[in-house]
Amino acid sequence: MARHRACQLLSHRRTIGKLRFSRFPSRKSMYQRWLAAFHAVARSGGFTAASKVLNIGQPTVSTHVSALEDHFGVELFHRRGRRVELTATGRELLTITEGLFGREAEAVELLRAVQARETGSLRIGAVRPLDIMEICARLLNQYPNLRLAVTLVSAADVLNGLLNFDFDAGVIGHQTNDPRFFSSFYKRYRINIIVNINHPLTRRRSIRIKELEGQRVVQRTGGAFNRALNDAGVKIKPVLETSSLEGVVAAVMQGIGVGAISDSGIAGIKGHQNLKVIPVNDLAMFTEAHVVCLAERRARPLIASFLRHADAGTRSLRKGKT
DNA sequence: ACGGCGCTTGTCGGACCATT
DNA sequence: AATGGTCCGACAAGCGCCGT
Repeated sequence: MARHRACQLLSHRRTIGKLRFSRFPSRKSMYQRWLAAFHAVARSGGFTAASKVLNIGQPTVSTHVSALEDHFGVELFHRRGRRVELTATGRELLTITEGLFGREAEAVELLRAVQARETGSLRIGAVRPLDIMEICARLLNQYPNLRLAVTLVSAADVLNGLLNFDFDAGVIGHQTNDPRFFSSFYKRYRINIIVNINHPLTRRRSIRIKELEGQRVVQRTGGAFNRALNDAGVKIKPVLETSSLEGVVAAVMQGIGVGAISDSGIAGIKGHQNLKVIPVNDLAMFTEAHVVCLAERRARPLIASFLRHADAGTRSLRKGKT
């Protein structure tokens, strides 16, 4: 015990020695603490007042300011009895620390605002607009000052965007088992056939899946329609592949081939006179919406809010069905 | 004389870092 | 990852100085 005390005393002496005479402080934070003490004393006009501002003991403030003065061999304050006055060097240093700690206060203010969702931005990648806009609407309803940027791309681009930190969150059409991502089911939509009104199938109210055998088909990259055709053993003629729903719709409008569209996408083509949507009556084909983000970023405040609002949508959907 | 303030001294405990 | 040594910031106590 006595030896321990002796060691600590020795350590302390070495500390004081280093503090006062070493060329550079051994820890980065030392300058910051010394400058913070100086700044508080300069702004509050006294060591005791500064200690209250900094929420530390007055001796500590005194030590820091002395350490700063001794370390650089300068005088920052004139001690006139109980009063302290800035020296010319002190006044010059204060103009710098005003900027330094002013920016720090600004930074803390920003972080507090983001924490409270009073500001902040979220970049979202999505495979189709409807789901994501639903979630965005709910999010903006609660946090009106958020800025959201939505980019419509393929599922692969959404996932790559998350990995590259180009997106904070996303909505894709399938669940991902990649452990780098967190994904959560959002909604399921039925898939229908979409044809140009000049196509022979346009007079039909519904069709059987086998009737697509040999048809020229416009496919969406990685789409659920492709997998459904494959599972049903229907051999089609793939003529064009595109990454977006808009691409499929435009191709079908040009009469390039038969396409597929989910219930959620139908609203978006209502104005197009030369398109016809036909349900498939013997096979239930579905596409799903899953919200995704990087697993390691799942707890980040804005991303967590996004996931929560997506989850709220899923819950209200379940409630509506029962 | 008293209260307020800053400084010094002695001590403690947490953080850091090298070693195992 | 755990451990032990070292470093460093912080505090309490006590002192002297100064203004009222």
